[in-house]
Parts: sequence; C-alpha cells; structure tokens
Amino acid sequence: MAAEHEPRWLTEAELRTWRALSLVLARLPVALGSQLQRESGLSFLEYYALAALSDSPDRRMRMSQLAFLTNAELSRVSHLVGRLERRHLVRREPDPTDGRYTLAVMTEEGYRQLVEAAPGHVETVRRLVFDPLAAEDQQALERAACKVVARLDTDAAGAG
Amino acid sequence: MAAEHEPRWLTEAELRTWRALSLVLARLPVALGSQLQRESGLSFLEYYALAALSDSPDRRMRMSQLAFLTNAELSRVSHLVGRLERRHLVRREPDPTDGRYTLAVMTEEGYRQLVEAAPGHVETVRRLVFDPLAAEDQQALERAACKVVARLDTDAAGAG
DNA sequence: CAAGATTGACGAATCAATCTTT
DNA sequence: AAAGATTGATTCGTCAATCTTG
Repeated sequence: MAAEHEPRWLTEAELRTWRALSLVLARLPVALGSQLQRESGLSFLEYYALAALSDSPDRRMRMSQLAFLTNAELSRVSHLVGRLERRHLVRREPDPTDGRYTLAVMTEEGYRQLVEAAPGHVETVRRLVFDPLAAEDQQALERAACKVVARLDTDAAGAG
Repeated sequence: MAAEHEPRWLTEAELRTWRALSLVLARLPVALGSQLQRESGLSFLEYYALAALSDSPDRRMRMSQLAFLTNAELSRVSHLVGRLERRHLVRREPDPTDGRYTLAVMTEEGYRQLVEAAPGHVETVRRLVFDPLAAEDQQALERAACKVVARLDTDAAGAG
C-alpha cells in the first residue's frame, strides 16, 4: 500500500486550504462541546444521541442503529448509554421481538433535558457556522463536505 | 446569556449543510489518525507537533509556542511531549535565556520518523480531501473555513 | 505575584476479548 | 456459527492545583 515513489506534496494553495480546514476540525467541535457542557451538562455526542432517540418512534432505538446514526462505534455507544442510564436520561430494554437487540429508550427526564439544551446549541451552531457564511458559501461548503464524505465512504469500504 | 425568546431553528438547507459538515468533523480526523497510527505509530497531534518542530530553527520551540501552533492546550502538549520524550522523539531543555520557558527539542530519531510518516499522511490528505474536490470547491471550502475560524476567534475573545 | 509549565485525578474513546441470543 | 452488545484494559484529553523562574 505504501507508495515508494516521490509523493505528490501539497501546493501552496492546497496547504492554505488544509490549514484552514484543520483549524475548523480542531476547534469547532471543541467550541460546540464546551457550550453544551457549560449550559446543559451534555457532551456533543450525548446531545446527538438524545436527539436521534427523540426523532425515533416511541423515542427508542436499537443500540446498533443509534451507533450508525451518531457515527460512533457500537462500543462507544454502549459506554455512552451506560453513562446516560446512570443519569436516568435513557434506559435499556431487550428488544421483545429479538433478544439479540438492545433498545435504548429515552426517559421523560432525558427528553426534558434535550428540549432544554436544544435552543442554546442551535444558536451556537448558527452563530459559529451560518452567521459568518454567505448563502453561496454555505452551498459550496455543503457540496465540498458531501464530496469528502463520499470519499470517506468508498475509502472505508475499500480498506475493509 | 441564554436567549429566552424562541430560537431561530435551522432551515432545511442549513440542516443539510450542518449534517454534511458534522460527518466531516466526525470522520475525517478519525480517518487521518488511523492511517498515521497504522502506518507510522503516530497520532494526528503527535505528527503535527513533530512537523511544527521540524519547521522551526534548530528544530526546537517553546512549549507554549508549540501549543499555539498545534491548537492545543498547554497542559495537553506537556503530556504529549512527555510521551514523545519517553519514545526518544523529543527531549526537553530549559531555555538558557529565560528559565521560565521549556524548549521542546526534536531528536534525530524524531526527525527520521516524521520524514518516514510524511508521504503516507500527505497522500491520505490528498486522497480524502483534494482528489474529490474540483478547484472551485477547494477555493470555496477555504473561504468558508476561514470565515468560521474568524468567528471562532472573535467568539473566544468575547467569552474570555 | 505573574507567566510558563508540570502534575495528578478524573472522564471519555478505543481495542480486543467475551457474552448472549438466534 | 454469526450478529448484536457488553466489558475491561489502556490511552488520551481536560481541569484544577501546584511548582518554578524572573
């Protein structure tokens, strides 16, 4: 797999783009996580796990589907749900139709905390991402992000 | 600080953009880190710390400057350099001109490992980011990223 | 005492190994 | 045996407290 020939180094323009993107990758998740933690006591992933559950029928979902929707590994979600369970925001039930599955079920308290956290989080996303972007910036960003995600998908499939 | 009025929820288009961006934020750093770890035994941050040192005169730098250049907290860099020191990729020296500063100094072995890691990393950045982007996508991405970073800067300054 | 840096405790993510149900 | 899920060990990042130098 390792290329033995001289690699194609980045051009000046590519390096500029990469530096700017790296800054976003490093700092945007931290900024969003800080706001959530500070104002709602939730981590970024906890918020999106609760959000996924709240959008699901009966506010419940299989662990594996929750992992898929939050782009996290199943093991990570299992630890996460364990912590949320200790805080009574989620509880676990075996799937009655097939005992191999575990259902994560959002509690009333979990729903309440999500509803309380949502406005502040959305405001922060808007302030940090959408407010500084003109409409055409936003469109272009979406196109670029989708292309990168598509490549990540094919790459992951190829690596096995 | 918390807005009591109804928040401005995201529009359909904004939600699409945000989902695409979230995927990139979640998966691109993981993909880059995996490649580095697998092929070179370095984490993403370790790589960029070594890269920063290699670009500095005498391949040495104050801890605080290294933290600034890698967008990491000083405490994180201190732990990181401690680990790199145990692996003999970096060593620490007090700054002879002012004993309050500590200089992180790249070793020959550290430089060797960086040089060995660089081609694979650059290839991966190219494959995952630049290959799927047309020239105008790349330009637009850079513009958008810079605007978000600028907002992150002003936001951080405002929060204190 | 102020700035730079380190330390230790704690919380969270990853990986491999294991367990359970079908 | 295979798929879903859990567990435990390890590692890394964060936070608060501390140390050191000027």
